[in-house]
Amino acid sequence: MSETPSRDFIRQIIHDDLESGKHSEIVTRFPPEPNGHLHIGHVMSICLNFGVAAENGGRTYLRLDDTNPGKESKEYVDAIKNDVHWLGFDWEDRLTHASDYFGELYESASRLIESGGAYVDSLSADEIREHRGTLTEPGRNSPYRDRSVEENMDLFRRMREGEFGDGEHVLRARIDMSSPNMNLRDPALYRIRHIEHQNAGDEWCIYPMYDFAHTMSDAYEHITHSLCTLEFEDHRPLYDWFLDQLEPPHRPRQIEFSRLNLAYAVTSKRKLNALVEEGIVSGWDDPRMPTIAGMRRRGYPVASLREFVARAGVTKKDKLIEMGVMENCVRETLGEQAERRMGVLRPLKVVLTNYAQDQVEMMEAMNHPARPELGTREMPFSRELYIERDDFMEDAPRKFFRLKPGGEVRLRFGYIIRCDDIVRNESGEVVELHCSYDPDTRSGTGSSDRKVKGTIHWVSCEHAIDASVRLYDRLFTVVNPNAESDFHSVLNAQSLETVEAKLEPSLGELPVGQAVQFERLGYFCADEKDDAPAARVLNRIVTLRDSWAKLEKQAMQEQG
RNA sequence: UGGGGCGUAGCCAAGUGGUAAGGCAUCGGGUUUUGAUCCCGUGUAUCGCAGGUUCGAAUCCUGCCGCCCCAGCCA
Repeated sequence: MSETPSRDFIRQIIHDDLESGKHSEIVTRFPPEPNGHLHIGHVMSICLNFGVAAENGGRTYLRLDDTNPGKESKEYVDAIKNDVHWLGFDWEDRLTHASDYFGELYESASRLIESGGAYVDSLSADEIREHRGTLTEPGRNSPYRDRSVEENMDLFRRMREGEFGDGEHVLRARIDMSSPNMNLRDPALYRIRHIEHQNAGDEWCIYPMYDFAHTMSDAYEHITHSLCTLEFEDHRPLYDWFLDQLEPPHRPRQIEFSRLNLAYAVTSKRKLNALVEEGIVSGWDDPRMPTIAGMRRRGYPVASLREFVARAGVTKKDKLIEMGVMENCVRETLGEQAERRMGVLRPLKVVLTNYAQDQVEMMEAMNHPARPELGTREMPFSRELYIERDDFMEDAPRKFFRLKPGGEVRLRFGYIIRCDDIVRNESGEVVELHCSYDPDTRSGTGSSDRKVKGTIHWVSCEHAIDASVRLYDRLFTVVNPNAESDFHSVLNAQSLETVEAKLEPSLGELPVGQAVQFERLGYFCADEKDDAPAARVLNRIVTLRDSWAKLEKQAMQEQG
């Protein structure tokens, strides 16, 4: 009866550590650098770090890894806090910065110097690179590698005092220039940067490097499990080296897992930034962006994002997850939550020739077919309506059970109508349909149980409200744009289409932040930036599954 | 051609010597006033390949192949 849920390897390690008594409390951290916006890959890390701690009654720090001033800024810090919060995670009083520990870090570095574990190098950056060797050749020791402890201490102190210019000296760990692991070839620990820091101000002109700052910050915060992505795997020997040398009272353990890649999307900071800078998208929060801000603005519910990363799993295998998995997660949560409405994206006018000129009937429509407690609303029905252009086809195949010449279709929550005439413009395009309705088929009256195969959505012309609706598609045309040398060649030119839609009147009050389903079309929400009461702007979050579109596509392919 | 990591169905993923879970997708079928939802059913997976150990291997051993990461005073 007690089926043991299969745990991912990290949760298994944590479970074992708790059971063996190695740890009595789990402490994790999510450590983004505030130099860019968070994206879907970070969602994975956030859910893992906060999730694993919460599941075990532990704690999680939100730590801004701000050791490289000049690249980092307060705006990013604020955006990151906002994003993590939106995802539903609470760091309580555990918002920290690597820069909060600059003092401790300086002390730790000094101790390292005293014990001979670090030295001040005065080679230039280029010279250091030359000395580093290559993947297959060992590096060479710097001529400054054997300075005395006293000299190193003096130099390091003076570096801090601001006596030297940027790049004049650097503090390096003294490990092994011939190590096959490049990270162990005397990595830099501190560099001189006469630049203001977004959090520490102008207190410092030397700043610690990632490996040192990150390891020690983990130790200072008593992090038990330091979870990071695979590319840091060969940094772990260095991580452990710092801990061995400095022997902090709490010893964290670094564990690596694979990043989550989303098909048809890029997540590298450089590429995301280029999309914004080059104006290919409207900003970091463009609804096509895989950033948290973008997905939020697009209308993806938090629950769907969490479900998505849960489905992706935690392993060490590189993964490229299909866009469909994300979309299905969104459909699942919205399908249950979102109220139903009607909207016509590409309107085609229909005149009901046998319907009284100024008659208006109020049709009762369910807000959710599976949740009657969500109630109903009324939709005005009149002689002139809009239907979806796609719901009419002149030369329809037999499988097309929507409106066709002489054919019948049910108007959802309305009447059954028959298409009698087609009105065309000078160039022959269909601009209007003349139809007749069957008065005995009013929805819900039960006066006629006549059935027709198709049901389509509609909106009353006179009562409809106008809206610009943005239809989004993937930003790239290839499944893994990350692998492309130049992503510009694989951009999807059709990733955004804006249509002027006609919506049922109740949509005039749709609040920003609330998603609705347009029946038969998909899920939509008001755009948090561009929507205005007088000029509604909606985003299509995701389409509904569309088996007709699939059939059409197959038919097209069969025809060649 | 140095080091580290990874290879189970289209995409994820369990499995840790006893004869391949599950999810998503796919493909059938049923219900349906959303071609949605829902419900049923559906997979010859050479467990990267080749050897070996064993009564028995996805699991252990050896060799090979493929993919990813590392030569920032970035993180």
